[in-house]
Amino acid sequence: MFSMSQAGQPEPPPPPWRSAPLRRGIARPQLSRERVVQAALQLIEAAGGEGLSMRRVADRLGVSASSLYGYVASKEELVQLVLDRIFDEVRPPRAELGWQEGMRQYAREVLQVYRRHRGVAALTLGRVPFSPAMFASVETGLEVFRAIGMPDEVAVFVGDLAGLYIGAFAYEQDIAATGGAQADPAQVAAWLGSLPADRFPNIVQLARSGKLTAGSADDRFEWGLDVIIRGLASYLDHPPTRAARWPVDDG
Amino acid sequence: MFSMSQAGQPEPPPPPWRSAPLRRGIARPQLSRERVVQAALQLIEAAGGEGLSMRRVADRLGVSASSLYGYVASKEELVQLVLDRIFDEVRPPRAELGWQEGMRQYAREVLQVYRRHRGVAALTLGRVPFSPAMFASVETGLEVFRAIGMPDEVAVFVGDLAGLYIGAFAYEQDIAATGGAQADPAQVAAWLGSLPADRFPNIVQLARSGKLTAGSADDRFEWGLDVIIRGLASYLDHPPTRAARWPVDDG
DNA sequence: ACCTGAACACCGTTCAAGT
DNA sequence: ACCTGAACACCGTTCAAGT
Repeated sequence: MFSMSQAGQPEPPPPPWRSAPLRRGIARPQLSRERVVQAALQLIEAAGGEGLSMRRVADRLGVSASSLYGYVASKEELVQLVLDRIFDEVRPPRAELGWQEGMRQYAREVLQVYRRHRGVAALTLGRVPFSPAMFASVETGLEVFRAIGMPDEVAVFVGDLAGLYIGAFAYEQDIAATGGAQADPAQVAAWLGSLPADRFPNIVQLARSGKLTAGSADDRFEWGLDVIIRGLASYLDHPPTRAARWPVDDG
Repeated sequence: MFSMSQAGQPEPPPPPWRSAPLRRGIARPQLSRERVVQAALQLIEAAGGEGLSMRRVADRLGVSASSLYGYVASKEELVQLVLDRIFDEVRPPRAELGWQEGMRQYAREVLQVYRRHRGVAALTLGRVPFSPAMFASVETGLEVFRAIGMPDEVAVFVGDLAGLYIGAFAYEQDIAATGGAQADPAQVAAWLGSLPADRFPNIVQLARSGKLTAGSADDRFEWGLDVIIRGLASYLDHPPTRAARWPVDDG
C-alpha cells in the first residue's frame, strides 16, 4: 500500500508496471505525475467522470494542455492512474471473515471508495476495474477461494462480475445524486405504471406497487451482492464442466 | 414486434412512447427518423460505438449535421432509438421452457443481437439497456417469475444485473474482435504471470495455468449466466428480508 | 529539460438565413 | 416545411519554437 495523498515527497519509488517518469533532470519541474493525477481526480469529483478533459486538468494546474503529455502518455493512461490512485484506498479483504463475509466487506469497501470520490465510477464503465493497487487483495481472494475448493474459472469470473456490478451500481448513484438528465427512478415507475394494464399487467402492477424503487440504496446493493454470492456458493457443491448445465429447481 | 428493417413503408404507426415525428407536411422531406436511425446503426457497425457522431451520420446521409435535429432531439435520443431498433430483433422468452432455461435462451438471444450489430454493446454501458421493444419480454419474464414465487425485488434486480452482464460481455468481445488498444487477455495473462511469484503465488499460478483465458467465449458466457441463475434459484428457498443475510456454506 | 502556442482534425448544438 | 452554413464552445494530440 502506498498512498499518493501526501504530495511532494522526497522520492517515492516509481511503480515498475508503468512507464517511469520521463525525466530526472536538473531543472526543477513545476509538474509531476502525482500533481497531474491529483488535479484530474479533483476535476472528476467536481465535474463528473464525463467532465474529465486534458484541457481542464491543465487549466486547474495553470499550465498548457500540451505540457501534460510530458507526464502522461494519453488521457487513457491518466484515467488508469486515477483508478490506481483510488483503489489504493481500498482495504484488502480479511481472510479470517470467511469467503462470503469477506467478499461482502470488500465489495462495501469498493463502494465506499466510489462514494468518497464521486464521478470516478463512470470511468470504470467499459474498462476492467483492475489495477496494480488491487494485486494484494486479489491474491488474498484467490487464496481463500482455493482453500474452499472453488473452481479457478469461477474465481476468475467473480472478480469480473462483482467489479462490473459495483461500478455500475456506484455510477447509477452518482448520476442520481447529481440529478443528471438520465431517467430518474420515480419517473420511470410512473411511466411504466401508466402503460395499458391489459397488455402489461405484471409490469403495471409492479410499477404501481413501489417495488421498483423499494429499499434504501444500501439494501439494494446488498441484495445484488447476495445474488452473486449465492450463485458462487452453489458452485461449491456443483462445480461447472465444459458446456454443461445444472437444473436446480425449474418450476 | 415491429421491425424497421424495411425502409420507406406507407405509414408505420408511430410509437406512442417517443416524441412523434416533428412534421407531417406537404413538401416531401428527404430525411426521416428511420433513415437517421438506420444510418447511425450502419455507422456504429462500421466504426464502433465510440465512432458514432452526429456529423458522421449526416455525412452518410449526404446532409448537414444540423438537419438531423429536425428528426432527433439529441445524440442521446438517437442512441436510445438505435437500442430500440436492435432490441426489436430479440425474440421474447418462451414461458414453457421454465424460468431457468427460458432466461438462458433469452440471454443468448440478446447476445446474438449484439453480435449481429457489432459496436452497439458499447452504447449500453452507463445506460439501462431497457427499451419499449422489450416490454413484451419483460412482461412474460415477470409472469414466469411470479408464478414460481420469486420475490418482486429480486425479479426486478435480475433484469438489471443480467442486462449489465450481457452488455459488458458483448462489449468485451467487440473490442477483442476489432483489436482495440484495450488490454488483450493473452497479454494480461503473460503480464500477471511475470509478477513476483513469492508475493503473489496464486495470481502467478492462475495466470500461468491458462485458466484466465480458458474456454470459448460461449462457454465463459454460460458460466457467468450460471452464477446469476444459481443465485436466483437460491431465493426460491430463502427469500430476502430487509438488511438480512443468509449464511450458506462458509468455509 | 521543461513548457508554450499554434495547429490539426475533430466534437454537439444553435440559429439565422435561404429555398 | 425543410435544409444549409456559419458560428460557438468545446475536444485529444502533435510539434516546432521558445527559455
